[in-house]
Amino acid sequence: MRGTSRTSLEDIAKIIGVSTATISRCINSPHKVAEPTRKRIQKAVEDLGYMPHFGGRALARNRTNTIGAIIPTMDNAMFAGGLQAFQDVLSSSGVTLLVGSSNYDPNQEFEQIRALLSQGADGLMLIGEERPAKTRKFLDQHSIPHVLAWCYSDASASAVVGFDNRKSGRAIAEHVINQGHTKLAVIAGIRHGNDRAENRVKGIEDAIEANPSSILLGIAEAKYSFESAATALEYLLNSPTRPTAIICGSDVLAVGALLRTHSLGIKVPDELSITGFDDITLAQVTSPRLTTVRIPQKEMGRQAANVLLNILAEGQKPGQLNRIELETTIIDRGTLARL
Amino acid sequence: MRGTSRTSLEDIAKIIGVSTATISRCINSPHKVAEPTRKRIQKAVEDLGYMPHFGGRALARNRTNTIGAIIPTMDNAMFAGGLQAFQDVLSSSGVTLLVGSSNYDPNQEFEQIRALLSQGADGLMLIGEERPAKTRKFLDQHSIPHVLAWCYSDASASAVVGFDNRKSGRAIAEHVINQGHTKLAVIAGIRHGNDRAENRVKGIEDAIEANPSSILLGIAEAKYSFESAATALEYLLNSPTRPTAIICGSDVLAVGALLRTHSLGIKVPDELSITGFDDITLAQVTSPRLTTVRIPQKEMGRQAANVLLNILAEGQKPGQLNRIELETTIIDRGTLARL
DNA sequence: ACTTATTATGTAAGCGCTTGCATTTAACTA
DNA sequence: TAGTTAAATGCAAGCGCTTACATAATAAGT
Repeated sequence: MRGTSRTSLEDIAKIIGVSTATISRCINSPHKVAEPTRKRIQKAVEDLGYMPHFGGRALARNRTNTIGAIIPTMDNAMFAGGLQAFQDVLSSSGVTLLVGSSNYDPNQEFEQIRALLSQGADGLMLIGEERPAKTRKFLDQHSIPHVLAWCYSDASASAVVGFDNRKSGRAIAEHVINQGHTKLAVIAGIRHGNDRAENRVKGIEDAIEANPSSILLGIAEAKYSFESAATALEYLLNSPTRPTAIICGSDVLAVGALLRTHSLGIKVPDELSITGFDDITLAQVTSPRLTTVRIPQKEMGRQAANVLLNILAEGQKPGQLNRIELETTIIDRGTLARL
Repeated sequence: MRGTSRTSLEDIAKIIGVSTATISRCINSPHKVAEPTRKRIQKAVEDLGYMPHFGGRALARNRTNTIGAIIPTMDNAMFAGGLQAFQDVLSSSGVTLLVGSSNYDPNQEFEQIRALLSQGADGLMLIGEERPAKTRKFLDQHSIPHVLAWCYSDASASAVVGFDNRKSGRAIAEHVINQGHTKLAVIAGIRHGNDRAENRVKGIEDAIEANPSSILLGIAEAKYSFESAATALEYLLNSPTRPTAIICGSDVLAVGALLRTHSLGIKVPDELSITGFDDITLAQVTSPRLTTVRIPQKEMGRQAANVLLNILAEGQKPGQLNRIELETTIIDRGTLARL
């Protein structure tokens, strides 16, 4: 029950005595309207604080200039930077961004997709590759323009802008091994339904396989919370042979583990090395500061936006621009010891 | 240029041989439709992956079941938690949330407000009280249902769910003073156009005025970045008499300052005390962990959602439920010394 | 069997906007 | 001055949906 009903084109039309068509044109392509009329219309629009009705417009144009993004969570900084960059590019193209979050739950993601599309999103940005057949079918059936971010694979049928989680997982593990560590353990995010978490671990395993001197003592899965990572750490520490380095699937996990080492009186990195993944703000703040893998958040956001805008503008040509791989870099700070 | 044009009610209607009205009813109030018809319709809807067109619906109903929130930034965790809670409540009422961010810029906020409303938002959640007359007039003129969060004042004409920044500023300052500090300094956020930052400082000043033994050696404003806070710290440290405690307007600022003390070789809290504000994740992670003011983020988000839903449901009664004050609490950790 | 509720469906008007086409008006040309 | 062209505006259809109202089908009451 909205108070005053909104002012419509028709209202303005009556007031200044022109047709709604003219006003519409004045708003959308001012040059098609004669100077004096334009002035009058613009004044009226300004005075009345007129806003075009989105629904009406969407109906008439059959597009909304809106695109949607669904991220797993807003709760930590993981996606914020990328999203911000995404948004910036979009809004400088006059496109509005709708954001939904899925709580890492494929069903919620599906619902959000429906919701956003139903809201009129012309296209979508999604995180990661893996999703249920149902979801994929849906995207396909409606041929929804979309781009995947935070992941990269040559296989993907969709446009994708991101980095290869497996490769990066391998890189950090090799880096650890190169520092002389042989007894490794992993704290991973929940892998089920999360290809990023999954692939990072695979990469780590790749590295270990390739370096026979090194051995993987254990993998513990943890939710993205300090507490849960801390528990995982203790679990790993209790294995018969103690690892010298713990590779974590995200900074949140690494920090959770690190915090627990403090209370356990374990010296990092002297007695135990810990690495993170993502390079969020948190990583710069701990003592010692966290050695981690930096992912090109901003860049991903920006490029993803461009790719999507492109697709929207030109239609779904299976062009080559729709697949962009970015690189991650290892940031050496203080939690990885050279043995 | 969307590939396949979307399926419409009419399409389904043709396929199963009923009128669009029936289908519409079947979707919106299933009980009004006879069992067998309903089944058939539901199947078709499912099979075709039909989604109602938002625009059409908005037009016909004159409401969208969508509400908008505009926060200053997505970039740090400041608002994420509250927003998440806000979203949770909304979606359990079948309302979609649209999020915009303003970069702490009143003009961008205004544009976002227009954008969200134009998108059909039935109501808004905004952060803080202070905004240009233009914006206030706009909200008023269109009688936009809205709720303000992250602030509280009895004076506000709008619905408001939050805490009194001034009171909280005073509380933390008094706490510092009670620990025996007399030489204080402040690192504040940019106060211009930001009543939260402004009021926190005012509160601190209140406390100092009320305790004549204490003295305010300086106030430095800083953007919400580590770097900028670090610079502010050095500036304050260079004053002729050195403060024993620095009260910061936010955790980001406090952490930025704290980090600089590390590189400066200043021992916190032995040589210098630092307090934060907000109690974001960051605060638990530094060494020593940050003494700060916890704000009831989740609670604010939840209540703000309820208030807004209420207003939307019942119209703008100037009832008393529209003004909720929550309390902040001081979290004592390791950066405040007892002198 | 015949009226009277009740329930299920269809009809059609409109929500506010855009846009192809028709019309008017103004500006030139010859 | 009549004839042609270009520019500015109006007309009206239609985008997909909801909903009051009308109608048809069914069940209930006498």
